[in-house]
Amino acid sequence: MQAIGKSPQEQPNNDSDHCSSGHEGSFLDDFSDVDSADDEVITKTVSDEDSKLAFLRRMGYKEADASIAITRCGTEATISELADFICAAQIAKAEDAFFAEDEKKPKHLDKQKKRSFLESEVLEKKRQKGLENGDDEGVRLPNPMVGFGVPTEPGIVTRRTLSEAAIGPPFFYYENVALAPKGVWQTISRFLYDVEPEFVDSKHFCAAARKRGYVHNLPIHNRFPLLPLPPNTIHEALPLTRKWWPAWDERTKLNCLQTCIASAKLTEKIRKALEAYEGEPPLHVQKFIMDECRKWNLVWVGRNKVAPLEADEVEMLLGFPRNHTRGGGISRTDRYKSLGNSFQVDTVAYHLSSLKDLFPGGINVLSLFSGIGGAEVALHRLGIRLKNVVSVEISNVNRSIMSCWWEQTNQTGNLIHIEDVQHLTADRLEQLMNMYGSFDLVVGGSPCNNLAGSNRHHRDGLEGKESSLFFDYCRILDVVKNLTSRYS
DNA sequence: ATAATAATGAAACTCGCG
DNA sequence: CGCGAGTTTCATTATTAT
Repeated sequence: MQAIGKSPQEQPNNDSDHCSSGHEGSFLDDFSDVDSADDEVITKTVSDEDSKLAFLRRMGYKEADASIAITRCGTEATISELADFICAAQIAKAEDAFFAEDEKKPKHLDKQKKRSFLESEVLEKKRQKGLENGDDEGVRLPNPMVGFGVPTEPGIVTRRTLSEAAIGPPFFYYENVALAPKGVWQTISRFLYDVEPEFVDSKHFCAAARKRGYVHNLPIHNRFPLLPLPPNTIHEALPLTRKWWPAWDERTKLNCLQTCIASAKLTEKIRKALEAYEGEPPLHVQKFIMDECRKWNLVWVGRNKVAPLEADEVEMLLGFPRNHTRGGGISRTDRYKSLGNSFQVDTVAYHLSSLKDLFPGGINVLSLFSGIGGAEVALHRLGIRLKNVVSVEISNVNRSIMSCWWEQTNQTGNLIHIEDVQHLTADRLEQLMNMYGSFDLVVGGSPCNNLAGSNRHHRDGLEGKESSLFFDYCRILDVVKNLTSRYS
């Protein structure tokens, strides 16, 4: 409860108004010497500034505090930097109050002191940001990316100490892309009780890569994989491609399965390029083709013929049952999209497997950003009974996919749909918990739209339009945690 | 209207070398 | 250690087809 406890909602209470009114002038005065004062930059970032302001407001900060932070840190500052600044300002405020009562300093000296304190805070942040390949505090990706262990290498780490605030109930499991912009995982970790993320590449579970970070408070000893083990190489997963696979294509694993597939134009271009030669093409042609094959996950389906994966194949590689996303009115395009946004079931199941012994009678699940139900499928395949599942998912085709699966697997529990996480208020949560009992697991991966490397247009980090829903995950988890501790 | 198609780089990582 | 080359990435938007 550290991170959240320190956070917005409860924080500004103590000393918010003398923060805003009293010293506003001095903050504004200081602005002149902050960084660049380019006219262009300022006009260009006005809307950006507005959105950040709105965002900080949504996080629960007072408008005045948020406004000061933006003015002081500059419009280039990230949300997390701004949040840090507000915290620092409040600490400084408290210290000021302390000193003011303790010793009787002249007022201007007080100001001076605070200014330098805040200055150093800002400089510290800038310094951390400036350090490219970070050092001490930076979250580093493990190499190989196997987290606390994978089935082939179990028990890399068997013990870890969680902060008091992180320990359940409920258990929680949060997921997002590992290769997010810098600073994102620090923020995610800080908001989730400072739990160290477990970074895992699903290529250690199946035939396709999927680099993801998982923040959870689950036990990490005695995990076990789903059986049967899924195909581990491209050849095992797609045996028909072997016949056409050229020796100079040395791939054994596919790259990350995404939401879009290659164009027909590209596969035709590759075919034409190959048909110009008998036998092996020259190296520069091989290079071109391999680059495209890796970029678009193309596989060999005939002589000189490559093709993108079929949706069925993506489904299988991600560990979903056959036809899980097929039919029911979903378009082919949307099917790729839903699959591309989903969990790799075997990976997630391995992490969740430690729950099986703990809940022999089944569990209640709060599933946020459920998508096509990767978490539910994983739990089901682990043989963990789903008693009550409250599933929050904005897309109606995804909700319908989940409903169909629920029916087809003859679930004995209840499935409750909610459309929007933003409508899942504390009152509604209390109501649900009174009706169905407390939640044993809060699971979900919030939108990666604004974090993912493939996004050319709006890769603007956690404060992005969709990715900021991460903070709703935090909010909801916090409410569930508080309600749970109250009733047990 | 809805669905399919195609065009659109950059940030941040890894690795090897001097 | 720093540097540069090489590699990977849960996508958005505009346009065309159905």
